[in-house]
Amino acid sequence: MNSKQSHRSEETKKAILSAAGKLFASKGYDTVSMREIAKQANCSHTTIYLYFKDKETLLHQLSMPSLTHLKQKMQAIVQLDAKMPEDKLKEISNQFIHFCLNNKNLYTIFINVKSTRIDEQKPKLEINQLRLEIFSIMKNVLGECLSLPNNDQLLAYSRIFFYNLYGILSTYSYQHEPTEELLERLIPTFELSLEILISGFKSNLKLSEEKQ
Amino acid sequence: MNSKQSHRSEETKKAILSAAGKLFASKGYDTVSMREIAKQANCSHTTIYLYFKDKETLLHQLSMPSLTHLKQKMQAIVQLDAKMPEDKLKEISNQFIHFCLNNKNLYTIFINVKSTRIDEQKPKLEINQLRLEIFSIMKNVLGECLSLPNNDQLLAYSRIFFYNLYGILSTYSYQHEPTEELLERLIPTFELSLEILISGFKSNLKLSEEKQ
Amino acid sequence: MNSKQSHRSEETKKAILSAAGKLFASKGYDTVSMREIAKQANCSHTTIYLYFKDKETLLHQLSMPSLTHLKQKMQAIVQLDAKMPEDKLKEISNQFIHFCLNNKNLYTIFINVKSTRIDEQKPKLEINQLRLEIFSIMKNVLGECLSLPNNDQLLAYSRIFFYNLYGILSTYSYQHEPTEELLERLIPTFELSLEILISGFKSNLKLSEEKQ
Amino acid sequence: MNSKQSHRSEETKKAILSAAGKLFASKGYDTVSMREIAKQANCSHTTIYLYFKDKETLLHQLSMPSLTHLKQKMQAIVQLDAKMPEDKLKEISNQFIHFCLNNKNLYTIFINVKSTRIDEQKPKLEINQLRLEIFSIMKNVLGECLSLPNNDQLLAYSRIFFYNLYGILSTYSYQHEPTEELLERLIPTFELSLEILISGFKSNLKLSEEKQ
DNA sequence: GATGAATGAGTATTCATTCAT
DNA sequence: TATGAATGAATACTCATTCAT
Repeated sequence: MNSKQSHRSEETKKAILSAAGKLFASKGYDTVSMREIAKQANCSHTTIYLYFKDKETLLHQLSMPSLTHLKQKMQAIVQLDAKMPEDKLKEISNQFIHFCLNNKNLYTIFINVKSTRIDEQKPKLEINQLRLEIFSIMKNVLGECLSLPNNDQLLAYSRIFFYNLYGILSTYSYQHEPTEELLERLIPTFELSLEILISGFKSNLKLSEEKQ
Repeated sequence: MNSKQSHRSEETKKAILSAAGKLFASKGYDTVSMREIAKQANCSHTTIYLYFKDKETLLHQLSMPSLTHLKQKMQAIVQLDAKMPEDKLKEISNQFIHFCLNNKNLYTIFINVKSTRIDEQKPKLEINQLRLEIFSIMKNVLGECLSLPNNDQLLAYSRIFFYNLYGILSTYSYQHEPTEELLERLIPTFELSLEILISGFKSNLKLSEEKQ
Repeated sequence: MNSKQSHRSEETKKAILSAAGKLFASKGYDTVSMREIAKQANCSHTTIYLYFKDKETLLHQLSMPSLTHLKQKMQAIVQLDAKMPEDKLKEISNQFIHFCLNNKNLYTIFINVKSTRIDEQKPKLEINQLRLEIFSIMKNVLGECLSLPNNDQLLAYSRIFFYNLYGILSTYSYQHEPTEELLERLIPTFELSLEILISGFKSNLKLSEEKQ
Repeated sequence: MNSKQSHRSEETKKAILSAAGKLFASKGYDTVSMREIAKQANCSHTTIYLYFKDKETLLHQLSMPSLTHLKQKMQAIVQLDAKMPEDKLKEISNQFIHFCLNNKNLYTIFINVKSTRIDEQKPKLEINQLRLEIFSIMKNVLGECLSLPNNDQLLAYSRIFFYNLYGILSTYSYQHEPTEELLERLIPTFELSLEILISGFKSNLKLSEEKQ
């Protein structure tokens, strides 16, 4: 008796999340309207408010699980002792790129720290927390690669590392090409960029050691 | 007489472009309304439609001259024989970053190739042309730096070079911090990233030469 | 068994009434939503419709008992033989003011005879009945004060007496000040107004007697 | 050429004001929607925003002229030297009642001091100013009637005087009876109430003088 | 060449209410 | 008896655009 209803409810919620996910991803958070989402989810736009307090809340409920998932994947890779640091770095970066291209909407959230209003910023904080953690994971692996402790230099290097990733993403995430094809096309350049950065870091490191 | 009228008309058009330019730059394309532009340009909002079919068209017509200006500046730098290639690269990159942060709206156009509807894609093509030229300038200077001819390897390197720039831009262009402050904060990391990339390119180059 | 069920049902109904009463009183009829009432009453919002056709009906069913209570209180005061008529009048007026400020919503109902749609005006009639009874009680006490029989002159006087009360209420019932504070501030003026009215009535009475 | 357009514009503005006036008066500010007003005014709801920044602004632009008019009428009456103070008081009170019953919407504004948000309270302040001036006019005339200087006692008396007026208004302003009929019915009671209040004030004044 | 008037489509959100269970 | 799911209508307000002049 109850189960039928609650099943339906869950279906609706999923439909909404999936619709919102697709739309946000393809058109961007701001451009998508609640009515549009509702139409795509085959329900009334008021129904959305039954499940999500807000457009923003909807976006965040949409983001958190997949970001968490990404983080876990990354951590798993990091913990594989058999792997070389550079391979780990390559792989987690790959995961990151994959993820972002598959979740174009989230990627924007992920990068935009912007406009954090003071009041009721709880959900934003959670996301921010995740961002920092993911950033931290990559920074640590980069540290391993370069045998660098967690200092300012490592911080500067990982920022540059991230710029590279973001640059790739922001260049390609608006393309309408199917993600998998896109990735295939991207990967060689992307791997090359990793190698170049790492050797760049290494020479810069040597240089700065010599100076001291 | 005709000339007087057409002169006035030119003036109005310029006023609109200038107003739109300022507003788009400071507040972003989406946030600015046609009425706002009209007010700033000291004309009626309907007048805008006399000169520009669309808000979008206005944006595109607006982008062209300023991108052209940027291109010219870059070319001028390139032609200074006195300068070392690496310094040229640093300076034109600096120009580019400056320009993009000062024209946040254009930056998005510049990067987004997106959503090309079939009809009336002419202006988009023009912009694309400029993009390619600017990209080409940087590629050439990078070629000079690395003593590389215009081959696939240089292409790959310059893509990576661009990713770095885009990454910086996409990370910071949504921040509401005043541009000048932002730049001051950014420049050290930015210059560091250039050095790292260049030495990265160089080692990678050596490596690939050794392989052959 | 039936009794157990109907008992529970009674309880729910009471809970709803009590919740609605509190909320209407503190926030006003329009501002309170059915869901809010349901939450406060610990039931689903649909349950409310089991007992009350309408939000409006709920309000009316809610008004009756508390108005009845007010009436009973007033009657009790009237029947205290020890008290002087003027003191009785003062006290019942006080009760009335208290009640109305504490039930801002009911106060509006109480005063508004308005918009009587033809269908289903029964509850409104009941309220009207009560209004008249309360009005009648005050009129009678006023009659005692002035030693006037129940004639047209007394009717006119009591209308004026009521205007004074309504005037106070309509002036202050929209203020957001906490009721008790408000009352404290109001009472001196209110008591003064009673004295003035009564002596006004008395002189007017003398005057009209002289004329005859 | 211009005149035809500007004529049309003025017509539209008038239509909106008139529609809003009627609707606010009959149903109350909160209950009336912008779309409703637009329909009544035979224009699109967006057109309203061409002429009035806000629903609130619309209300205020609607109120100011008629309140100002009321004030002027009152002042004119006050300045008639031939009239006895009591007659002046009677007449300006009459004007006030007339006005309020004819502008049921404004009357509510006039009485409700409520919810003055800090930001952009300019229009409210103007109204408040007028309220105080009108109140002040009546207070002064009352002072003349009672030969009282402008002291606390006069203040208390005029408050009571106002309660009486408000009481009448709040009792009858929701009735759907046509205003003129209503007034005819009301006037005798209203005049009686004035007489009673004045003689009440006088005896109370004597009483308080004796005490000293 | 230029503009004021006007509008339809759109925004997020809230609410009282109904329906199926 | 009771309830979760669902919805249509409504809210104030904004915007790019068009039409008549």
